[in-house]
Amino acid sequence: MKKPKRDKLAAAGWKVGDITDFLELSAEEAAMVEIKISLADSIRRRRIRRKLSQEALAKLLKSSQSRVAKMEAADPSVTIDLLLRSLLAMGATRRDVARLLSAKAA
Amino acid sequence: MKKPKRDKLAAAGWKVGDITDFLELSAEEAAMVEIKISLADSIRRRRIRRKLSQEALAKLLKSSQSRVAKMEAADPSVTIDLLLRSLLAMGATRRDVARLLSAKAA
DNA sequence: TGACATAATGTCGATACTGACATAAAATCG
DNA sequence: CGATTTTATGTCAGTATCGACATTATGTCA
Repeated sequence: MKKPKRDKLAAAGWKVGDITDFLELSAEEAAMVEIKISLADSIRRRRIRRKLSQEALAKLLKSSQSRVAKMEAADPSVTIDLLLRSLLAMGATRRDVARLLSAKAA
Repeated sequence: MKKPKRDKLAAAGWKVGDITDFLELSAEEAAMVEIKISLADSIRRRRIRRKLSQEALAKLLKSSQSRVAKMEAADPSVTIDLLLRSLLAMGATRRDVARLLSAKAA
């Protein structure tokens, strides 16, 4: 939003900062979710390729079946840190992750 | 570690599982730290390029100067989630992040 | 040099994420 | 179909991370 327009809206009583922030937050959060989904899908694909059950993978990761399920579902309670750490533990490299991110959709 | 050697060590009373796990965890954690540092550096570079103080950036991110300092220092108390979210909020794209990851060092 | 801006470090209460457990829902296979 | 395995969902106590604040260290400039 350009400054002149913003000033006008502000003068009209809009809480411009809040609105702008809201929109930016959405875009940024959307990107975060997209990234999460990409990582989550990659985990599932790698698990399937290795013919592991969620239970077996959980053991490998020293986690639990339910958390693996949530990882693969990109559940809000799962961080990107955990997804990344899991992928790396499954043998993915930095470069593999980079490829995931440059690829648009899953 | 190859299986025969592992069996020997196990027979000698080593807690092989623990050692192996420790080593694997190290490699994976090292990769995590590397990634963190790359993201942290990128944040600092972008901030400097925009001629922002940590304080100013903190305001933009709705965070605090001290946390920005910790982000740029890749402090253990900072998650990759936070670094990523911050980068995206500063206008970085998925692809930008991918490039950071495929590049070896900072 | 000293005054002032910027950055680093330590701490803390509030909140978010974790593995684990229980259980329900789906899938797989005779 | 039922039996068994696998996956999904809800919950929770323990821990990690968050923004904020206070303080210290490091510039920077006249």
